[in-house]
Amino acid sequence: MGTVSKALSLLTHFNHGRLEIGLSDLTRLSGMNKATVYRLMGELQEQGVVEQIEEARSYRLGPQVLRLAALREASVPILSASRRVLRELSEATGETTHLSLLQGDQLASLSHAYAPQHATKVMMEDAEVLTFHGTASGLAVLGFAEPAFVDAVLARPLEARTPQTQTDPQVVRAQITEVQRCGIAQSVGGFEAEVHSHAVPIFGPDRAVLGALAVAAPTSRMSAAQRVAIPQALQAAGLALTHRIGGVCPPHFPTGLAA
Amino acid sequence: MGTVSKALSLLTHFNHGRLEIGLSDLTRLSGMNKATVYRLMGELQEQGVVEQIEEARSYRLGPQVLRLAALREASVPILSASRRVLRELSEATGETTHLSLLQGDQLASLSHAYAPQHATKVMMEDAEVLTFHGTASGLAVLGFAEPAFVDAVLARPLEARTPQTQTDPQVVRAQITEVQRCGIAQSVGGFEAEVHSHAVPIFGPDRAVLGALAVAAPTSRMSAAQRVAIPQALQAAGLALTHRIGGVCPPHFPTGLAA
DNA sequence: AACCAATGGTTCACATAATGAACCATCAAG
DNA sequence: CTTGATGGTTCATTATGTGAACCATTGGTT
Repeated sequence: MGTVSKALSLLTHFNHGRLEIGLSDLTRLSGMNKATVYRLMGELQEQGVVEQIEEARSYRLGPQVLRLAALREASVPILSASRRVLRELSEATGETTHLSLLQGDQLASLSHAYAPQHATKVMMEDAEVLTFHGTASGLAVLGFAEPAFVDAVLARPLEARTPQTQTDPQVVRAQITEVQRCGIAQSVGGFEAEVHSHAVPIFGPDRAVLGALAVAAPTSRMSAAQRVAIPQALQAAGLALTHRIGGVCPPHFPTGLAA
Repeated sequence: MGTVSKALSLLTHFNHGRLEIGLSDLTRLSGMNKATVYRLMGELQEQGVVEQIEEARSYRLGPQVLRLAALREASVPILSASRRVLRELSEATGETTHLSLLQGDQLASLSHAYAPQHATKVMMEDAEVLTFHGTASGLAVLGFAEPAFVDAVLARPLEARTPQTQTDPQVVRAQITEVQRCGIAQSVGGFEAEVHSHAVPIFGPDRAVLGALAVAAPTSRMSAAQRVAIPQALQAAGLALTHRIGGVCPPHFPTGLAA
């Protein structure tokens, strides 16, 4: 692995539960040598990608990433395009909606909207990394990703986030086949207990899957009516978002008209 | 310079006018060897920091930066804190407002708001890199930055963006002194012709300057009334934003009450 | 068709730059 | 006044990055 990859892989250890990481922790998390981590973080800091907090001496992400993200949005305005779609979908379904995007071999939830209707709702945080096998979004992506990618994901050990999480690769493959048939994925309690999620894939201009659009509802609110209404609204919203970003569905993608 | 710094410095060549860069262009822009640029970009691509466009083979920023930016906002929610302040300041002044943040030795405009009142307004793009000597925001930052930083900035050649741009370091130093006295900076046509800008610095918890809050108006609309109203509203908004992000003004900062 | 000047991509001898075990300084707790 | 954390530093070893020169492809010119 090149030095640049090593340095950037250090950034993968930052997440919502670990916004600040000290040198020793980062050394342990990465498995690298302490001196190496120290120098790499020093270089990342010079470039403003991370910054060191005065008192604690721990590191957090730096201001430079904001500029890069703004330019990414200028290139591919998928987040801004998603906001309206998410808001309308939340209003239509009365539930929390979110958009997740593929980032290499990770799937991260990057934008969300809450419905005003209910006091209880599924809460979301942006930049949360989702599992492929335990979330509707992950399954929706796997259903339309390269077979080699699916194999790579299922070759890794499948973590059980809840007692309901499916960790048998065979079962997950069966779910993927079902997703390919319907064009929509479901997960009941696979990531968070008591959450029933639906998700549809989003495609880019090259017909490759970019991520997924999802509706997450408390299981208690999944009435028979919602079981019909949510997939319908979601499939329409997914097609709309794919369209708005100049994306094209693959030829065999079921648009839900036959569902 | 370390390899990591070299790789990350390639990213500085992306901006609003150059969202996609080919290998040869990037080689020229960076002054590095073509093979080096090729390998570095390959590594950045592996990590999702950049991605290569199929047809053109040129590079653009990748999806990974969105995740990093979301986490940065979770650590230091300066952009989300700024949005309300910007909107209210735009409404109060009737002009375009924007926030710029220091990113190492660069100042980038990262968030803005337009006023609904007028058909003509100063247009802004996020992630635009501002000059220190030719913008009110830049001068506001220099006025409260480390003296060594000011020296470094003024040691570089000062580019003239417009015929009105001040490029004499002596004159700029005089302007900085004035900024330190008043707590507010001005620039008339120093970056874009026909634009009169005011700016105030924003401070972090360690009393260091983080960036600047600015109001940009067409020179034609800078009436005597506005010349009083804009600085007043801007200084109040600047203090409010510094406060909202947990920042503290340095002890000698003029709050405008004596202006 | 032959030519030229671009482009992106690849090779390999060479030298620079990264590595990691061991080190020091500091701190807080026992 | 140990013990075990932490962040930070050193330096001999070697792995890694480098760049001149190369190839392949494309698109425009004569």
